[in-house]
Order: sequence, then C-alpha cells, then structure tokens
Amino acid sequence: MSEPAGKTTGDTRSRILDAAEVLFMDHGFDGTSMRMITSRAAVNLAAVNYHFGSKELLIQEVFRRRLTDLNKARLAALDVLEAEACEAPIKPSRIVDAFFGTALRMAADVEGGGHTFMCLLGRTYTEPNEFVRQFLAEEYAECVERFLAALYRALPEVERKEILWRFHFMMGAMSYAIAGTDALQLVTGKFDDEDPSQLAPRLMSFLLGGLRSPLAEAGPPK
Amino acid sequence: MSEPAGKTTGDTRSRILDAAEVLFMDHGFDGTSMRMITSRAAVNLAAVNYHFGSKELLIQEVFRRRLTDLNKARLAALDVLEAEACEAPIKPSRIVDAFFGTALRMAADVEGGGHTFMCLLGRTYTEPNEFVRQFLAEEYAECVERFLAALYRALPEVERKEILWRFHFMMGAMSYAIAGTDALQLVTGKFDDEDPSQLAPRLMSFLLGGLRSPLAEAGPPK
DNA sequence: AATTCATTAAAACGTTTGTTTGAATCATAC
DNA sequence: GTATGATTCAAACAAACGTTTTAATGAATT
Repeated sequence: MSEPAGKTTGDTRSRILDAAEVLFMDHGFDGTSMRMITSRAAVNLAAVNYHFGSKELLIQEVFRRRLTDLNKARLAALDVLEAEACEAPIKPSRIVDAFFGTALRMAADVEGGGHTFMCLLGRTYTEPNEFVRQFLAEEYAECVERFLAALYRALPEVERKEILWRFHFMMGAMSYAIAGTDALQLVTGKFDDEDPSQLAPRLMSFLLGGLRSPLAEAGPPK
Repeated sequence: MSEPAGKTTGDTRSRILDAAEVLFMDHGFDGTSMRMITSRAAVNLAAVNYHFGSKELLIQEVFRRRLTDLNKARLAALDVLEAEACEAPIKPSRIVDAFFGTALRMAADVEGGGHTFMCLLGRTYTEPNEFVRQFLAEEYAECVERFLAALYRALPEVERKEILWRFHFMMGAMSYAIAGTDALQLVTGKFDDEDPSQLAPRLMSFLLGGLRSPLAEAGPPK
C-alpha cells in the first residue's frame, strides 16, 4: 500500500496534521516552521516532506481533512430541510442554522480539535495566501451555491444581491466570533472564558436580526 | 533635529510606511520580508532598521500612524453626539454610526490608503502575533471603553454582557466586510467590484438589525 | 573652506528557512 | 531466514531571513 491512512502509517500522518493545525492557528502559515511542526508532533524533520510532499501540500491537507466533513454535514442538514418542506419554501432561520449552526457545533467540539480548526479557518479567510484561497474556493463551491439557492427561494421578495451581501456579513460575524481577537477581547479581557456553548444562541439571534433587518434605502444611485 | 518627520527625512520614512502597509496587507507580517519592503519603497535595505529600529517597531508604527487618527475621529463623533443630547440617552444607531461608520468612511478612502489600512487592520484581528495584539489593545482601550459606556446608557434595559457580545459580532461583520475574502467572494467572484460606497449603508443596516434583534431565550442555564 | 552630523549605500554577519540525500530500521512476504 | 518495500533517521543543502557594520554622500553650521 502506498498513501491511504493505513494502520501504522496513519499515526505519523495524523500526528503531523494535529500538530500543524494547532500551530497554524497560533502562528499562521509563515510563522510556523517545519521544525516547529515536527518537534511538536515528535516525528523526524523529513517526515512532512515524505508524507505530504511539501509544506503547502500539508496546509492543503490540514484543511481538506476537516472541511470535507463540515460541508458534507451542512449539505446533509439542508437535504433534511428540503425533504421536510416538500418543494415549499423553507424558513430562512432554518437555512441559516443548517449552515452556520453546523459550523458552530463543530467549533464547540474543543477536545476533538473542531474548535482549533474553526479558529484556523476563520483566520484563513483574511490570510490572502493565493494557494490556500483557491483551494478553499473549490472546497466551498458546491455548498455555498446550494445554500444561496435555498435562501433565494426562501426570500423571493429580497433582491439576490442583497442576500449575497448579508450572507457575507454573517460569514464575518461568525468567523470573528470564533477566531477573532479584536479590540473588545483585548480591552475587556476575553469574555468567553465561560463555556463556548453560550456563543451559539447569541450569535444565531444576531445573525437572524441582521438578515431580517430592513433594507437600506437605495440612497443616491450615484 | 532627530526623529520628527522633517523635510527630507520624512520622505524615506513615509515611503517605507506606505510600502509596508500594502505588503503587510497582502502577505502578512511574516510573509513580508525587509527586502520586499525596501525594494518596493525604493530605499536601501538598511533604511528600515535605521529609521525604525527593527521590523517589529516598523509594524507598530504602521498601525500607530493611522489608528490614532481613526480613534480620535471616533471619539470626536461621540463627543458631538453627547453634546447634542445634553445628558439624555443617545439613539443606539447614532452611536453605532459614530464607531463603525467612521471606520467605514476611512475604508472608503482608497487613494489615501485608508482602504488598505482597514484591510490590514481587519486582518490583524485574527493574527495572534502577541506583540501586535498588545499594541492594539492599548491603542483601542480608551475608545472602546467610552463607546461601550455610551451603549450601556443608550440601552439600559439590555444586560451589559449582551451588549458586549453584540459589539463583538458587529466588529466581526465589519472587519470581514472590508478585509475578508471568504468563500462567498471566492465562489461568486468578488461582488464588490462596484464602488465601495455600496458597502456602508448595507452593513450599517445589518449591524443595527443584529443589535436590535430579540435576545436569545436563556435556554438551559446548564 | 572646513567641520559636523544625519542619512544613504554596499557588503557581510550569523540564523533559520524548506527541502533533499543516503543510510539505518522496520514490518511483511516469500 | 532472506528479500522487499515502506518508513524513519541524522546530516547536509542552498536560499532567504533580519540585522549590523563600515564607508560614502549630502546638506547645513562654523
């Protein structure tokens, strides 16, 4: 056998992936050296290049490993909603929950590494590494397309462009809620030391409030 | 004279700052080398260490240069509101505009570099570089404290902790709207090619909708 | 015209970077 | 037991990193 996560071979591989995930989250891609990764994973320096080929391919695999599952779970939740609705439009709040709620539940999994990964993911949205961005776009394409279509159907009276904007805003609010260390946290001192289960309901209510907010008056069309 | 931005000396200094600002935004701190900065600024390699001391002090100065003005403008806007109100509570929407609208107006200034800087700032909120974070906390402290106090006064019926959460969410939505390159932009292809003046009214309405959204039911207090 | 001090310039400093090499080690199949 | 193929290991590679050094240049002061 050659590549698939076999019995023993998978050990080194996943030790590397786990170590890289945490370090990328803490120090960024450029701020994390191969030696940091391999020493944290307690493997030989050459192991990364042997198992993954290069640092960039390792980065790619760190994302692929979790993102595939996340977006599968999102699509499965959407499938359920659409099956229940039988062609009828779905409540926007349930669509939003299928997309963002699923991510939040992954982020609530601290021990399994889901939280670490969601922090990394949120952080990566603003890391303009061309290589990673292209990869994320491909991984997300199908999922985003289907959810947008569902929202268009759920909100037929709202212009599609507006829905796009609001989805973008929701993305931002969620990513920051998970990954951000903004001036607030810095000034007030992380106020989410308490259990992260507090985050989900609060964020969902905020997102829905924003989504439903009256549209801005057109203003001078300029 | 020694340090102040004199006649000729300021030229090299600000050329370095301008170059660094763009490069940090595009490639991050670790992804931007001294040679990239100095060659873009068309100055000698040693110039950064001569004028700023080190790379980290340069980073600090890139932020200080613009952040001081931004937060001064925010506080000035809040001063106006409070003077107009004469001790009476202020409408939350006006407080939100004084804080986020001011930032959005800076971000709308593309030619003067305001847009570049706001992208960099949003990106930095998720860059856990300890050095930069500490610096941002100090720069923001007074401003955030005064705006939170104003919001507490404007929304006396809402628990303070909830206001904190929502401020955090608003921070995230705005930063991403400016700096984020999430799956949406990646999939739909940047949809903000049009003038960035479209962003401000849409985001403000989203933020206010989220801020006013009914609070999440307490749920199982756990 | 000579002196002084801030600035720029070119070259080199020692580290650290990602990657590669070739031998050692291991488990499995014959 | 011997051979085979995958994996681990220590060591080295050139390239790039941030920083320092020393000399040249510039403009102002004496």
